[in-house]
Amino acid sequence: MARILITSAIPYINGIKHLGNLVGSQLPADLYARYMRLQGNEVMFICATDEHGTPAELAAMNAGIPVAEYCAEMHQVQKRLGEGFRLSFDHFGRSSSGRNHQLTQHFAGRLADNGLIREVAEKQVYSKEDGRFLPDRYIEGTCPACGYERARGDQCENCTKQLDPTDLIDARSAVSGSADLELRATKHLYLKQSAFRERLEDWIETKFDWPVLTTSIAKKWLRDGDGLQDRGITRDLEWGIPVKKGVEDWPGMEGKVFYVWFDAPIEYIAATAEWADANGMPDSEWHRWWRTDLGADDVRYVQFMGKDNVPFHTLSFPTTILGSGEPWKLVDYIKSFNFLNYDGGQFSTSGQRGVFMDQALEILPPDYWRWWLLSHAPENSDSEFTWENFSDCVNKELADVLGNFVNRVVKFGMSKFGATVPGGGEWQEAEQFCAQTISQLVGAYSAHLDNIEIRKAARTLRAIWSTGNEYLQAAAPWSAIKTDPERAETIISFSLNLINLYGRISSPFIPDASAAILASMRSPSRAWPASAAEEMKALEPGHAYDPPDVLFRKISKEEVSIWKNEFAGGSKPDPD
RNA sequence: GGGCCUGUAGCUCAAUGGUUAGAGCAGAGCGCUCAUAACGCUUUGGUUGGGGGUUCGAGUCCCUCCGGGCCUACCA
Repeated sequence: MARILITSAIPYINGIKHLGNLVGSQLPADLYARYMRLQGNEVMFICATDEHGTPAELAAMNAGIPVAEYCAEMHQVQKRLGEGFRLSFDHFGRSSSGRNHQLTQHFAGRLADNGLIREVAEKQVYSKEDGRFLPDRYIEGTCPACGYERARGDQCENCTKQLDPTDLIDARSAVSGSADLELRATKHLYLKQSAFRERLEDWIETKFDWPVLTTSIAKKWLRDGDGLQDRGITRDLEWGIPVKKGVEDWPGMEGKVFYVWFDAPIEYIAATAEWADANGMPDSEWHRWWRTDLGADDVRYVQFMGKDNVPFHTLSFPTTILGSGEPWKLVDYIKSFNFLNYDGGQFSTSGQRGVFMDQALEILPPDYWRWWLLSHAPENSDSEFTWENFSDCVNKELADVLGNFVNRVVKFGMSKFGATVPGGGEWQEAEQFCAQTISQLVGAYSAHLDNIEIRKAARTLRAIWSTGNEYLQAAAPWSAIKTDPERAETIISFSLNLINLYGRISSPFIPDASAAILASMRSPSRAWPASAAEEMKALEPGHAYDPPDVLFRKISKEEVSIWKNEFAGGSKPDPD
């Protein structure tokens, strides 16, 4: 038994996430957590909401409520949606928690003590009407290169030219539209990532088994131009973690908060502490996951995230961890994902284009989405959601291959032998062959899951389901029952055990259907099968079961056409 | 501009430099009748984006061109 620490990139508090966000971190992390638990490992699966930063403040302002209140509400919404998708977090924390305040300030203090923080005086755009400093992309104006009138302060979307906010003609606040802007002096703390360039590079170089996506992004940042740059870790905002050196004030930094990307990864640790607090446990319980001097030396730590988060997890956060000089657990494996597109374009939050987590659950149960999203996880390149592909996969793979197999076996068994597993005789060639095939496939499935090769695992699981139909067709109990009832008993007994096995191994992908199968089979165990062949005899003759309802309904062509239209969204471009 | 990823059957995707490039879906044919008209078997379908090169051998490595995507450090 191993100990596995799993974190999913923490979703930003600003609004409900779309299916692309879901499949980029939380869902695959859940798949892995569920599998590792089934294997009998001790798992700590952590996620949280990422609550700080300018967009949160603006969203609260638009909603007309205080930002703390806004975040508390949205946290509850995201938590409920996570539960709706059966994300099995051990704790779903908040980056605004007291624990994270404490830890973030602690890390900053340690980094300062170790000479890894420097102060930088700079000038930034301040909007008098908004009463706030504006990040570059929140300043709009006319592009000096192409004349596009809605260019942003960091880049012109029209001609892709990199810009500085001062380059813009007729610059104005993207928040209020006010042109009353000025360059105002301010001071910020920078994390000296550059001091860790070599050490990080040596570390990344040893990770030959990480996805190319992860290492290539990290190397690009390490080697591009003058190499890894120092990064500002404070902001002039109201909402956030006040800048402190441990528990001490930080002279000159009054009124400032830490940058969201400094405190967000620390929340992985803080959320584990929140978990201990919520369960009335002492600190030693979360220390044993995070402190290698306090029991975490045998922990394997795996992170899941979209590609946009890779630099922070391969460079900034490791600098924070290593720079602290304390024995915190460093990540062992980073699984990163490309993006999911929607029907020929991008998902768009502002344009409401695509399917969002709340909408998805309103129209279909979570297993349907989990199955499609995971079996199409954008592991090697961006992938694309289309309603046709989605409904084809659900109808064929879930309803026909798996659902119908369960249904045909149970209906036949019920009508001939009642709601108990029949006896029958010895296995014949068909059973031997099927058991052997299943055994091989389960081995391959397990190996894919160990390696976090999600699409391959899904494909293999599908083959395992399909093997049941092949077996049943060859064994043909509906013929045997007429001449050799005992033979029919053997076949149904074997098939019911196959169903039971499916319930056991499918749960990482489709937890609800798996639970329904296991409940109806009154399955004696939920653990991962030690031997697939032995497993085929787990339900003994005379074992009673309850016929399950139809596991998956089909999606009609009419629904596809309705939904396709409903979720097409407007034409508004997405600033995200 | 720079970097990385990507382009394989109508669609979604596989193929440590090594037989004749494979699966699933869709299409076609046959079979079966237990089942959500479900299942099984067989089968059609390819100049691996174009061109050049290295090699005994290239989907795979190199160069170049074309298309798609992401990142490019003050969104997160």
